[in-house]
Amino acid sequence: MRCLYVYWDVRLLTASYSREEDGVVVELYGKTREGKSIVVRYKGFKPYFYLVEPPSTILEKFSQDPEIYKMEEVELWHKGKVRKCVKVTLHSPWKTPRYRREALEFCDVLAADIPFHQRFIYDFDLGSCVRVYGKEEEKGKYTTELVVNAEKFENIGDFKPPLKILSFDIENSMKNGRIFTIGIAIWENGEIRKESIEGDEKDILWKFLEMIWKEDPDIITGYNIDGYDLELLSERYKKYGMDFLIGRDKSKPQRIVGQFWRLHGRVIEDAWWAVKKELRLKQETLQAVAMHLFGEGKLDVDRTNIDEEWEKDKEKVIEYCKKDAELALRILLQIGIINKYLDLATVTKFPLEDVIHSGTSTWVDSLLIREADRHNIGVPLQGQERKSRKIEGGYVHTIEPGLYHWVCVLDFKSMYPSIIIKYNICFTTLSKDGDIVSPTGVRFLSKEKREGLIPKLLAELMKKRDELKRKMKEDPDNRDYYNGLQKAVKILMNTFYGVLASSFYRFTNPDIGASITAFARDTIKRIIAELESEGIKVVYGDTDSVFFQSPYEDLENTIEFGMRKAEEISRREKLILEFEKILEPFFSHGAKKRYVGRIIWPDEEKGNMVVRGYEIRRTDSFDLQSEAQRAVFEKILDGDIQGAIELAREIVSKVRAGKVPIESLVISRTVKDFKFYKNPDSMPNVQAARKLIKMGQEFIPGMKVAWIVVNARGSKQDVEPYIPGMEFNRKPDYRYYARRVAETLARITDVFGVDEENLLTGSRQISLGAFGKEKKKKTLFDFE
DNA sequence: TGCCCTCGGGG
DNA sequence: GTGTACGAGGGCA
Repeated sequence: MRCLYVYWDVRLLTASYSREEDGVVVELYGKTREGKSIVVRYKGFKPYFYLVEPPSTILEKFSQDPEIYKMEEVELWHKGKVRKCVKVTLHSPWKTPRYRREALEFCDVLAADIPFHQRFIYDFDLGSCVRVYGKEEEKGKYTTELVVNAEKFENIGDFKPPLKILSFDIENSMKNGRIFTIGIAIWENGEIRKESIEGDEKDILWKFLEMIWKEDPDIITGYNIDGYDLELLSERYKKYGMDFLIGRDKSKPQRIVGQFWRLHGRVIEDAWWAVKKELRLKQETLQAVAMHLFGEGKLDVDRTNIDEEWEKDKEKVIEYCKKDAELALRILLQIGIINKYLDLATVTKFPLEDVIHSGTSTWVDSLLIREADRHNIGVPLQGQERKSRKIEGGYVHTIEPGLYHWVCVLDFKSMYPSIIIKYNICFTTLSKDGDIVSPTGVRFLSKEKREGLIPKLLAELMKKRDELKRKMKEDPDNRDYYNGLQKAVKILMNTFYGVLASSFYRFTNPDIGASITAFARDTIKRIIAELESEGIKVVYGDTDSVFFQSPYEDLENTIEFGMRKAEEISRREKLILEFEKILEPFFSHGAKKRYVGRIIWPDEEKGNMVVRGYEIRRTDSFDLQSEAQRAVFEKILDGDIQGAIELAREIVSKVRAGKVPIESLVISRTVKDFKFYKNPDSMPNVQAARKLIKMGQEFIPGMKVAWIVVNARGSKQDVEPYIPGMEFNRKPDYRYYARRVAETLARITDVFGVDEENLLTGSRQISLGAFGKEKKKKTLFDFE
C-alpha cells in the first residue's frame, strides 16, 4: 500500500456516481498523464438545492423528514434582488426530483436540476485535467489499472494522454438476429490492430465481454452502433440470461431515450453521429463516407443477403466485418472529432463525455453556474416550456440578382459575443434603470454600475482566444495544439449566443436574445447605409458580413481598398471587422441566401468556389437530380451561363421524353413494420413494400426498398418496386420526374430569370445574344 | 407559418 | 439518474 500524499494527474473522461452500503460515491474516470486508466472515487459529497423565501409550512415539513440531511439559511440574488433562501441538503441524489417537485408547490426553487456528477465538478471547481491527491485501493469491481480514493483535487494545465479506442461491428442474421461474428479494430499507440470473434453465439457474447475487460478501451465506437449494434447486443445478452457488463465498473450501458448510450467509465461515440456533426454529406453510409474520406470502400459482401453470404463464405464475411470496424475507426480518427471534443472539454471544464453527450446549453452551464455560485447569484431551473418564442434573427441584405466583379467580403469577428460585451448584455444587468437601451427597448445596466456575468465570461474567453492565437504564431512547434484550443474557444463563445437566442435557457429570456440580434441588425444596416452613402455598391450582406464592389478592377488596389474599409468601420463601430476575401466574379440572387463566387484573394484560397444555399437534401431524391445539378453548376462556374441554361432545359426535356436511364430515377427508403406508421397508406415506401410481398419477394421490416413513381397524379402517388437486375416494365411518370428535375435545376437557373415553369415548358427561343453563344461542349448529359 | 411526422445509419 | 437525441424535409392545417 502507498503512503499518503501521492498524486496522479488525470484527464477526465467520464463522471458518474454509484450507491454503496455506506453512502454515495462519485466516480471520476480518466487517463493519467502516463496513459493508465484510473477511477477516482470520492465519498461524502451530498446533493442540495435552494428554496427562495420559503413559507414555514414547507420548512416544517422538510425539517421532520429524515431524507433531508440539513437546512441552512443563505442569501442569493434572484429576480433582480438579494433574497433570503434556504439551502436544502439531501442524502441521496436520486431523491432530488421528488423534493424539488414538492418544494415547487410552495416557492421558487433554485439549482435543483443539475446532474449530481456535474454538481460535484462545479463545487470542486474541477477542470478537464486535475491533480488528484489520495490513496490507491484494491481494484474491486473496476477494470481500470488504478483505483484511487481521492482526498483533494488541484487544477492543472491540460494534457492529452494516449487514448485507446475500440471499434466494433456485428454481422447478424436478418431472419432471426443471431450474431455470426463481431469484427473489432483497436487504436492504440498510433496503430490499428484487428480481431474478430466467432463461434457459438453465447461464446461470442462472452468473448466480447472478456475482450472489453482485457483491452479496457476509453472510447467505444462503430458505425451506427447507437441505433443498431448496441441495441442488438443488449437483446442477445438478455436472450441468454447474460448481462452486458462493459462499463469500467462492470455495469451495463444505459440507453437515454432513443439512440444515445451512456456507460460508466467509457465514452460511447458513434462514428456515424460524428460524421453527421462534422461533415455535411448527402450520403452518410459507411461506404459513401469511406469513399469520400479515403477513396476506399467496404469489401464486397451483399449485406441484404447476409444469411446466404455467411453460409457461402464465412471467412469472407469475417474479413468484411473487420473491415467495417476498421473503417468506422479510421473515420472517427480522420474527422478529428475526439481531439476537437478534448479541446472543448478543456475550455468548458468538463469530462470528455459530458461535452459529447450533453446539449450545448450544458457547456455554458459549466462556466456560468460556477460564476453565479461565486457571486451568490441563484441558478434558476431550466425552463419547462418546450416551445421557444422565436426571436428575430440576423439581417439579410438583398439587391437585384446578377453578375458582379471585384467583390470585397468583410466579416465581423465574433459578432454576437462582441455585441454582448459591448452592450453589457446579461440577465444580471437587465434593469428598468439601465442606461443602455437596445433597439427593442430593453434596458441594461452599464458596466460601471454592474458588470454582467455573461459579458465578463465572454471577455475572458475572447482574451484567452487572442492569447492562444498569439501563441500559435510564436510557437510553431505547437501550432496545431493552440489552433485546436482557439477554435474550441470560438465554438464556446458562439454557443453562449446560441443558448441566449434560441430558447428558454435557465439564465435568460427571449428579451435578452432579441436585444442581441437587434443590436447586430442595427449595426450591419448602419454600415451598409454608410457604404452606400459613399457611393459604394453593396452587393450582399448577411447577419455579420457585408459584400461590396471595389471601385477598382485590379487585385492590388482592391486589397488596399478592402483593408482600408475594414479598418475604418472597425474603428467607428468599436467592433472588429475583418477583410475576409475577394470574389471575382460573384453571382448574386434575390431574396434567398444563395450565391456563387470564385475566390481570388487571399492566396491560400485562390481558385476555390464559394457555393451557398443551393443544395437540397430531400429524402426522396434520385440520382439524376444531383448529377444534373452538378453538371449545370460546372457550366456556371466556367462562366458559361447560356450553356448552363441550355443544359438545364436539355436535361429536363430528355427526362420528359423518357430518354434517361431508368436507374437514375430510383428512389429508395427504409420501411419499418407497417404497424409503426400512423398513416401507412399514404406512404410510397410502404406501398412499394406491400407490392414486393405480393410479387413473392422477401421483405423484412427495416429493409430498404427501392421504387419508381409510375403515376404521381391523383391523391397519392402510384409507385412500383424496382429490383436491380430485373427488367422494369412499367412506364415511369416522366412528367413527374421532369418536374422534380426542373425544380432542382431552377434553384440555380432562376438566378438568371429561368424558373421551373420555364425549364419545363422548354421554350428554346430565349435570347442568346445576352451572354453570347458558346460552343456546345461535351457534358455528363450527352445521353444520345 | 407552425406543428407533427419521418428519416437517417446498421444487418 | 438533480436526465430524456437531432436536424432537416415534407405534409397539412
